[in-house]
Amino acid sequence: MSDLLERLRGRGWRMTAQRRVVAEVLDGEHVHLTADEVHARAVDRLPEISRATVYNTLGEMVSLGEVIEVSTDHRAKRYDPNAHRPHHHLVCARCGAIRDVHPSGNPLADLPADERFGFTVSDVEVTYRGICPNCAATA
Amino acid sequence: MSDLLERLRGRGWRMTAQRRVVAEVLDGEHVHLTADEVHARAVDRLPEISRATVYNTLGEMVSLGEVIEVSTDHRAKRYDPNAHRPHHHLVCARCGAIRDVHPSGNPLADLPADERFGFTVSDVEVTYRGICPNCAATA
DNA sequence: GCTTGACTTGGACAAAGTCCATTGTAGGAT
DNA sequence: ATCCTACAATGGACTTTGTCCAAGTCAAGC
Ligand SMILES: [Mn+2]
Ligand SMILES: [Mn+2]
Ligand SMILES: [Zn+2]
Ligand SMILES: [Zn+2]
Repeated sequence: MSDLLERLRGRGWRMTAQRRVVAEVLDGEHVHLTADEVHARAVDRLPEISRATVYNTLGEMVSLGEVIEVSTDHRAKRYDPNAHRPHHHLVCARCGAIRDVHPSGNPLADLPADERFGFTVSDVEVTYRGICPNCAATA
Repeated sequence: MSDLLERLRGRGWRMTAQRRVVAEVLDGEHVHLTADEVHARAVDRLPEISRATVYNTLGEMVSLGEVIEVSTDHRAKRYDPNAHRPHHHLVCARCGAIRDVHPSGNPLADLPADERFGFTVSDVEVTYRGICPNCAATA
C-alpha cells in the first residue's frame, strides 16, 4: 500500500515508527500539507512524535527526491508527495486551495537562450493564481 | 529622477522623509531586495527609520501596484520595483542571484480549460532555477 | 501658526523553521 | 536472544521574518 515507504526502505533508510507515520501521512491522496499540518496528523497516530523529527524527516524525503517542497503562498512551505509526475500548481487566492495542473508545452523551452544570461537552467516552478469555484460562489 | 516617487505623490500620498527614502532605495536599478535589505539601505540615508515603517511602506506600495512581491526562495519576500513590464525570474540555486526574464509565449495560455477546475485564473508566477555563470566557474 | 488625522516608532508578539545536547533504539554482530 | 553502537528522536532554546499596538510626531490644509 505504501509506495513511498517501500522506496525509502529500499534506499537503506533505518525504519522508525516516526518515519513510517510521516510517510503514511503523505502517502495516498495528493496532499499539499505544511510541516505543522503533517505534524498534527502524525500526532494522531503517534502522540509523542516531535516537531523537529517531522521537519528532519520531511527534509530527508526532499533530499531523496521522494517529496517536493512547494511555496505557493508567501507563508509555510508545503510538502508534495507527487514527485513522480512533473506538474505545477493552481492556487485559490482567497482560500488557498491547491490543485495539481499539467500545462501543455514545456515552460523551460519558452525561455530563449538570450534570456538565460549564461545560466544553466535546470528547473522551472509555475504557480497559477485565481479564484476557485467555491469562493466565486460565496463572493 | 524618481518616477516611483512621482507616481506615489500623484496618488495623494502624504510625503514623509521615510517614504521618500524607501522609494529612493527601490528606484533606479532593477533590484530585488528583502524588507530588511531595504531597511538597511534606508538607514544609511535616514538612521532613525524603523523596521515597522519599512514594512508598512512596502506593503502600501504593493497595494498600489507600484511594487511587486516575489518569493523566489523559501525565505524572505523580495520587493521588485519593476511593476510596469510583466516579467518572470531566473534564480541561481547556489548564490541566489536573480535576473528578470521575459519568456516567449504566455504561460497562462498554456493552461488548458480542462486543467482549470472551474477556477478563474488571473495570474501566473514563473521561477526558473539554475546555476549562474559565476557559480559555475567557481564550482 | 494651529489642528488634526495620518504616519512613525520601538517593543512585544507570533509563525515558521533551525540547532543542539541528551536520550532512545534499529538492526547488524555475536 | 542479547549486546553494541551509529543513527535517530526529543524538547527546548534560538533565529528569522513578519505583524500589531499604544504612544508620540508631523505634513499639509486652514
Ligand atoms: Mn502537487
Ligand atoms: Mn523582477
Ligand atoms: Zn477558494
Ligand atoms: Zn550563482
